[in-house]
Amino acid sequence: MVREKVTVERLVHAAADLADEVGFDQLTVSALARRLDVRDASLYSHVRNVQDLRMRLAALALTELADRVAEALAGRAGKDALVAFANAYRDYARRHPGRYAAAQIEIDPESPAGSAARRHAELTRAILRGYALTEPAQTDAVRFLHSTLHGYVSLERAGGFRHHPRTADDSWRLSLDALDAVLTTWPPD
Amino acid sequence: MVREKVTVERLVHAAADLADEVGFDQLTVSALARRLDVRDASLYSHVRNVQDLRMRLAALALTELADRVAEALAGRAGKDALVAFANAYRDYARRHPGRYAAAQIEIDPESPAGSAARRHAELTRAILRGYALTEPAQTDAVRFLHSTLHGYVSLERAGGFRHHPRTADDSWRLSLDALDAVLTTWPPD
DNA sequence: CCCTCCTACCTAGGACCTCTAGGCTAACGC
DNA sequence: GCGTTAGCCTAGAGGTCCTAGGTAGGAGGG
Repeated sequence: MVREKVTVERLVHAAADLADEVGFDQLTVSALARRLDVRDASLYSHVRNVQDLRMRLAALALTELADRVAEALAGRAGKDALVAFANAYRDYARRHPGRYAAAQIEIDPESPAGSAARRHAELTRAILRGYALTEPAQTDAVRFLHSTLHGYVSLERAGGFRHHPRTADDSWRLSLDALDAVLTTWPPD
Repeated sequence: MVREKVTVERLVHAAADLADEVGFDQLTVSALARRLDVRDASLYSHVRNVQDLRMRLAALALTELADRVAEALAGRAGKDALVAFANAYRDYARRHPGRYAAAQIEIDPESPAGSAARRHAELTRAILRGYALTEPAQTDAVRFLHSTLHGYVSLERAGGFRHHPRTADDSWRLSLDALDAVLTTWPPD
């Protein structure tokens, strides 16, 4: 009976699932080793250390997120594209909280995770093609958009919208309307 | 020569300073004990466990943040109040990254930290008095505002705006203009 | 077919962290 | 003086990160 061998790919996917279950900051080498049924020391021949593991997880998450966003954006433009992008983004964050948290860590642009991050950033910029913006207004608008989306899903995840009758879904729809309106008239007076 | 005795207040303030220096998630009981020149076990007569320490730090941070915001808001209204509020918020997050991170953890509404959180939430709502909103539009607007501010300072802190010539300060000013514009015409069509 | 190398795993162990149990001492109220 | 309390201590169990050094089994070359 041969146990399935550990490869870096299997290891990082297992880490991603574990992070989604217990939280990104609860992701430990020991817990991952337990799940893979090996000793913790054995994992250090696949990853250099915990930081390396987290970085690889970040690369995985950024790649997956960019894939979903690209799919959501296909064939759409204008507000339609904005809403599809935002929903894909929020959906990923809700379904995969551990992966989403991993995607937020500081990234070395030179690393593989850096190129996944750049791809994601370019997709975000693609949305703004429907709003006809030139630099530096485009950069400002991307930052505003990214801030609002990231802030919303972070606060929602942290439970900030729970102690109130108004549902998070309803406020989300209004927020997307607001984003469309503000991008349409960008730059603001 | 008697060493200054540890009280819960001194302990939590030292924890806050330590968290600002090394990061909220690097805040450990051991490191705090070293800084206070006592054994780590001694601190467990002041706080129940690490979670308790973090919660007390969150309460401190929320109280401080609410104080600064209240001061910034005094005597201002409309866009003036919005800008003062946002700048106080961002300034606190930049000066006190550890405390700011502490303020984001999930809070039990029944705890002391919960009342500090409520006070902060009420101050945020106070800004919207200048924009004449009624429920549920007011809740949607508060969530939108909070999302954008929190998202911006989080991404800025994580280094997301560093690899680009456009400064984070310039985009920030534009973002505040955009927030004012969107709140002025809330609810968005 | 045998030898060598490499890969994926192992044990052992040091350093650090969390937290409990149990005990000492000094100050304070009666 | 005496008990209580507050604040500190040591000892130690158990978890985590990581290094050092070693073993089994498969791949490839002679």
